[in-house]
Amino acid sequence: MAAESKQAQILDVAEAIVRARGYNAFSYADIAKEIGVSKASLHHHFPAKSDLGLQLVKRFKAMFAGALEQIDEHHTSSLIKLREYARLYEGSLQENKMCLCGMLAAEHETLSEPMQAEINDYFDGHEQWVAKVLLEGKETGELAFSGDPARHACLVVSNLQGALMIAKSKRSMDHITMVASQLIDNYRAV
Amino acid sequence: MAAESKQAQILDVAEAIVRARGYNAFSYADIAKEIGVSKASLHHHFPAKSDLGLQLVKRFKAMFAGALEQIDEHHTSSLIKLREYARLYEGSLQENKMCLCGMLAAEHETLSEPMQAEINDYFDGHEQWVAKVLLEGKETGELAFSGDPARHACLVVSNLQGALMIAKSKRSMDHITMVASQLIDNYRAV
DNA sequence: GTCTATAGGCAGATAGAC
DNA sequence: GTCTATCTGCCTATAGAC
Repeated sequence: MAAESKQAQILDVAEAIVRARGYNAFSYADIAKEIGVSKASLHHHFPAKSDLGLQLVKRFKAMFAGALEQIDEHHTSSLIKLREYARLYEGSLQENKMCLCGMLAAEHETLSEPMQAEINDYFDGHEQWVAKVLLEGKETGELAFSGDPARHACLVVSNLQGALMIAKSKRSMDHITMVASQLIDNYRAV
Repeated sequence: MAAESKQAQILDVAEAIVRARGYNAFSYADIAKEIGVSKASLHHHFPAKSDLGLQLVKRFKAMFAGALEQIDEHHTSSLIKLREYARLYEGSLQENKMCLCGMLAAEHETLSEPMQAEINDYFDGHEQWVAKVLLEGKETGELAFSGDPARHACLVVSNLQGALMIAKSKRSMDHITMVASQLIDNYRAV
């Protein structure tokens, strides 16, 4: 396994804390303690907390974009693509973590302008990807729904984010699994 | 108009801040400044921040329970009940505010155990109410869906909470309106 | 119930040695 | 790149006078 850069290591720890507790409930001291380094050292890599936060979102966006590409490469069925998409959220809850951007969306007003912009862009990207999958599925007859795919895409993304948030509160895998399967069932052509 | 008690006044201001910025991004100083009173005075009414937080959730739950009762009293149509329910979320966004418990759900891990319990109870109550409406609607033939009403109720609540969160980030009334109307359309019998 | 004053701690951030 | 030491400011909370 390749040695991980210090920057990546810091981002890993920070991401885990933010996804569990939120941006406003973590400090450099938390990261320093976790990876055994001084707070000052962290400031060398990320001068301000907002710098760290911005890199956190950018990395998460890139990671998720990669995951969506993987889905596109490995599957042709629109129904399975949707299921794989939902599975990403279920995987998140298995670690008892929110989606990074879902968590940050709640705290949106308290974040720097660049972070706010990246978060909004993240959701736009998701909605576009889901809209594309829905449209494909409708054209092949695999999926069935009435109305604009873009509208339904917003619904799908909102639904999974909300379900993840509530499921995490309840610490209930059942909740997210149930909502995700019911949601996708609604789009399956009979 | 009846004079409002100091306690209620404090809760009003606190609720507004939490719904906008989150529990971990507000302080007694914020409230003190807003209503022109000292921090120490606030501690007289609510000794600890967690006391204030708990009262905040309890009051919000009661308020929402009242709103659901109002819907039950004034409407018989299940479809309209669902629409009125969704309208509560749209009203929230008009003030650019999250649902209090939606916001706190994101920060769930950082909260006191009593607050956590109240929040989970809040969501259970919503899901039960929506499940009841869905079941009624199915029996009268006004609503149509396949599967367990309780499952769909979880989906509806998750969907609206997630949509509210994302719409608030985007500052887009369109987003919540679109998702809410599409969601309810999915349950309307043709 | 309200205030001033203050405790004690932690936050984000910087200086400067190694 | 890492450290220790430190700054400044805000946090929650309390003591005690009025």
